[in-house]
Amino acid sequence: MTDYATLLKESGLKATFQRMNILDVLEKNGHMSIEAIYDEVAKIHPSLSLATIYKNIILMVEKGVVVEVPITGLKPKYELAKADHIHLVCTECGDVEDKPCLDATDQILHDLTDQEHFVLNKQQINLYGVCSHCQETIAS
Amino acid sequence: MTDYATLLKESGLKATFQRMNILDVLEKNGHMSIEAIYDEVAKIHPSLSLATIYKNIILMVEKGVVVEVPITGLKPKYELAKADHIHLVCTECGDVEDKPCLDATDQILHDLTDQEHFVLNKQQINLYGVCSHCQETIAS
DNA sequence: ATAATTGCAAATTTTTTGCAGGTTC
DNA sequence: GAACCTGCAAAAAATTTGCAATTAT
Repeated sequence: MTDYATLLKESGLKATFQRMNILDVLEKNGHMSIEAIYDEVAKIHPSLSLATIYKNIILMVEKGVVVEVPITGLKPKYELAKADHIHLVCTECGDVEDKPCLDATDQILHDLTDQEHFVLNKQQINLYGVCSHCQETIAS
Repeated sequence: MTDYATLLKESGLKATFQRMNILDVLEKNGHMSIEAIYDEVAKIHPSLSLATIYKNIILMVEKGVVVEVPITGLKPKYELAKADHIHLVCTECGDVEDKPCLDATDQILHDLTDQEHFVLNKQQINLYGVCSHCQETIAS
C-alpha cells in the first residue's frame, strides 16, 4: 500500500485519518462518486461528515492528488491521480475500467493539437458501451 | 439552417417554439451549459422557464437529438448530435472547439475494445489545454 | 379533440459555508 | 501553540415535480 501520509504532506495537506481513508477507498475501488466515497469511508469512521468529503475532494483535486472523471449521464467520479489512461464506461452497470493509453493515439492527438497551436495538458478518453459481463447478463 | 421542426417530429417530439430555439442557439454557439441556453433563449422568449430547459434537454438527450458533453471542472455542456468528434477544451476561457475524429485513432480504439469484447457505442475524447488565443492573452 | 407541453411554485436534492471544538505538525 | 481540519447545522444552488392553462397536431 502506498504511503498516503507522505503523499499528502508533500502536497501541503495534513495527513488526517479521513483523507487517508478517502485515498484508500479510491485505490481499492478505482472510480467513485462523492456519495460512494462517503458511504465507504463512513463504514470505517461513522461520525464522518459528507461536507468533509466535499471539502477534501475539492482540495485534493486542486493539489493534483485526485482527478475528476466526468461521465455522460452520471455524476462525476474521482480517482487517484496517475498516468493518462482510457476509460471504458459500461452504460449498463455504470462500471469504469482503465486501459493504458496507446502511444499511437497519443502521438496522433499531440500532432493534432500542435497543429492548432493548442497547448495540450491533459487528455481524457472515455469509451461508452457494454462490458462483456453485462452482455452475458443481457443475453440470458 | 436545419429544419428543426422536422427533426423534432421525426424524434417523436412536438415542434414547440422553445425547442426550436434551444436547437437554434445550440447550433449557433456549439456547446452550452443549461444556464447559458436558458439565458440565450430567454432573450427571444422572456417568459421562458428554466424548468422547461431542463425538461427539454433531458428529453432531447433521450431522443438523441442533443448530446451531453461532460467536462472536468465545469458543469456539463450540451451540443447538437452529430458525428463523433474531438473536443479541445481551453482551461483558461472554458471554450470548447470541435475537431473531426481521426480514422487512425478510431481504428485503434475499436481494436482496443474489440480485444476486450466490449461493445463500443460512443467515444468521447476531450483534450484539455490552452487555446492559441488565451496563450497570447496570458503572454501580454 | 386529444395528447403533449409550458410556466409557475413548491419540493427535493446537491453542494457550499461558517464556525466551535479537535487534531496535526 | 499555530495553523489546519472536522463535523454539524444552516444556507445556497441546482434540479425535479405536480398541476392548471395553453399549444401542437
